[in-house]
Amino acid sequence: MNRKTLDLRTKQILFAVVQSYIGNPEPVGSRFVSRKYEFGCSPATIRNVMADLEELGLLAQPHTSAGRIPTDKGYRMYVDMLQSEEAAHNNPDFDKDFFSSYTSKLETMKNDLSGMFSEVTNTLSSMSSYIGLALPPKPDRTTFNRIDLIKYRGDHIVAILVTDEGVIKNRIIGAGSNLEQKDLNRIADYLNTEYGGYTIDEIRDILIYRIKKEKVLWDNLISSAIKICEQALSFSDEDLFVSGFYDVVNLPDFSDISRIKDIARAIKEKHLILKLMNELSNTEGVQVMIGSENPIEELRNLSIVTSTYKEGDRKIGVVALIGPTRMNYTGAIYMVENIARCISMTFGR
Amino acid sequence: MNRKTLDLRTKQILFAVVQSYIGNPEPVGSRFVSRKYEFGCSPATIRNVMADLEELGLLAQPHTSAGRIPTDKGYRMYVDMLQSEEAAHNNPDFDKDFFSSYTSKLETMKNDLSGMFSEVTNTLSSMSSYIGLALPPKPDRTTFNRIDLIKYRGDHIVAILVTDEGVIKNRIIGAGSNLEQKDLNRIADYLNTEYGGYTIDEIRDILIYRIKKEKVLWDNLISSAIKICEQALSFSDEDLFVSGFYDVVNLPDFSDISRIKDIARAIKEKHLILKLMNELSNTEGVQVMIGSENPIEELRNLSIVTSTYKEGDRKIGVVALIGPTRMNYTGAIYMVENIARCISMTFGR
DNA sequence: ATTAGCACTCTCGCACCCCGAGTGCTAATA
DNA sequence: TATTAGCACTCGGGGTGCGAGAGTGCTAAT
Repeated sequence: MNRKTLDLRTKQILFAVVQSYIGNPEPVGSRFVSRKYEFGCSPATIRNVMADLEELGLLAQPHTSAGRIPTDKGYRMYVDMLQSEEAAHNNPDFDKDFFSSYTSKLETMKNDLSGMFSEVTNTLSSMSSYIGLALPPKPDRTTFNRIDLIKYRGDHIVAILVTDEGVIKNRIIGAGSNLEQKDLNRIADYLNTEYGGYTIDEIRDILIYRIKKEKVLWDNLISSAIKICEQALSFSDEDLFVSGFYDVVNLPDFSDISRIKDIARAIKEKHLILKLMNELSNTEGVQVMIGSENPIEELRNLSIVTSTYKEGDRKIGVVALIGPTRMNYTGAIYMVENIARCISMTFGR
Repeated sequence: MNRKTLDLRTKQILFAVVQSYIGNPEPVGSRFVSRKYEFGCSPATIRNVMADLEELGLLAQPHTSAGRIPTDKGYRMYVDMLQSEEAAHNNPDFDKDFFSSYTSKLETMKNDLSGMFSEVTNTLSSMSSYIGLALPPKPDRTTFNRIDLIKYRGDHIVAILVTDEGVIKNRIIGAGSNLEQKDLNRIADYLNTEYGGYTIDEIRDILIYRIKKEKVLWDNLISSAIKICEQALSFSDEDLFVSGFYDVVNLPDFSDISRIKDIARAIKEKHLILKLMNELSNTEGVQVMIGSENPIEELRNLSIVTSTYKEGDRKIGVVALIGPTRMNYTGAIYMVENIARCISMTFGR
């Protein structure tokens, strides 16, 4: 039996086993498959096929006299089948109303990024009962629209940065110098005309370049401007939004205490997940990583479904769901995909 | 046996039992008490005393042939003893260095309230291995220091509000009117001179009063100012910071899955905890609520240790630790008390 | 290629029993 | 009168054994 080109019926049986197990976390036996899903054949035949699938590493037996459960490889094939199928059917039962009204809802929250992404992870998790994650737009990649500088309490400056997504950030800078508001306005004007439209990343590069090139800064004002800009742009906002842990403990997959500890550890190690999501922030469409496929040790017996969202055609962030490998992939993919789309729409305007 | 005036020895035995059980979650027997803590008497005597304590509802037996464990009432008495003892000893082993350097650390984070309170809950939880909570200063009670209004994108206004604690908030207002930056400056000046020093709450009251009093607003500018102010001041920032859930699952108290579900549910119901903490935000010093003493159903088998922090002598927020009733109260009280003190110092300057 | 039949295997639940820890009670003691 | 030693009693936990049930793999028949 060739592993690449599985028999159609074999595929169907694999599909049935996975689906059944996802619906109900108990090893599924040959008898059950032949009853529930009507293939025109007896349990004995199913048994043979299942034995083949086991040899291929797609199914496994918890113990000799139990039914089969899918392996990570089995889930992988299942998900691949799902996705090619989805490509053909093109999402028949898409709840357009919900997502368009959800988009409007997000629209109203655009000014409060962290509120918006809390909302996103809450929705993701409560509608899937898995753990929702969101990586907000990286400030480095957002485009600079406008900056304002306001004198405050003598030697401090409030810098307000507005990005193209309509997001506002502010910070106080201890300028140390005694600039007048008039000077600040000139600096802001300079920055706005000079750098409008660039991304924060690019601006930072340009600044570094300028500083190197002109060792002695001829214009005191520009020098201040650059210093201020440097400070104003240094957002270390690498924040990851997570929610839904409190529901996930009710899943039968986590009826074992050690499983809960696993997932707790995984989430505690936010920086690892953050790294993973950063790496995924250049991928296209929905990505699924199943159990051992996962590069993060802590997630080895969990699955993660991710999708990037965009502003125009630039990918600016990631949303994801983490759940057990025995996950409702159909639902998870559906949610992640469409929520990502909503966010893209929100930033697109 | 009078329940109010317990024998000294009886008290000591209760104390010993609770302390032992807190150190090691196993029912403690008479033999053990008589060995470990040197009272000059035999197990049999201890047994008699323990039987008395059980009758008083301070101790309980999981089953006939096991040792005793404390009841909520037992913990209560223990905590009361702790606190009166502490009052006498006045904190002998206070780690001054840590907390003064921690205060400096917080000081540097003053501009980023949410960062600061994340830090606070992280420290609380990681040093106690319980769940750390923090209620940031309620914007309503903070004093207004200065507001700036900046015209943005034609018909929008960016309002930047600076409070006396040095906290900055901003929001975009869709003003809908076509005010010039010059007008905005006048409005801001008016607000700054008129309302500087009042709390947001008070300002809101004044505004409502004025609107009622002068049904037809004579000055269009003032009218705009009030409208803008209303919007600028409406922060619904009732946020509660929580951290440490991921460590708490490793406590032996939560080796039972249903216990984990309990605590998960409790934390999920943030609004309840928020309400509780709001109610506690007028208390003085450290408060301890033990198990069934707790007004929140979901926290009935957990304990919570809280303390308010202040700006000057005005209480502006709350920090807390939630843990099992079998909690290290000494440590928890110590942490909560001193972290609250650090925050107060931070806001005091 | 499929199927019926059958022997085999393994888990799970239940009953049973024994051990040890810790108790409560009683009678003796200071 | 308060304390203590002694002793019978109780209960949970762990180990063992057994039977039922579910599901398999294999073989022989179709």
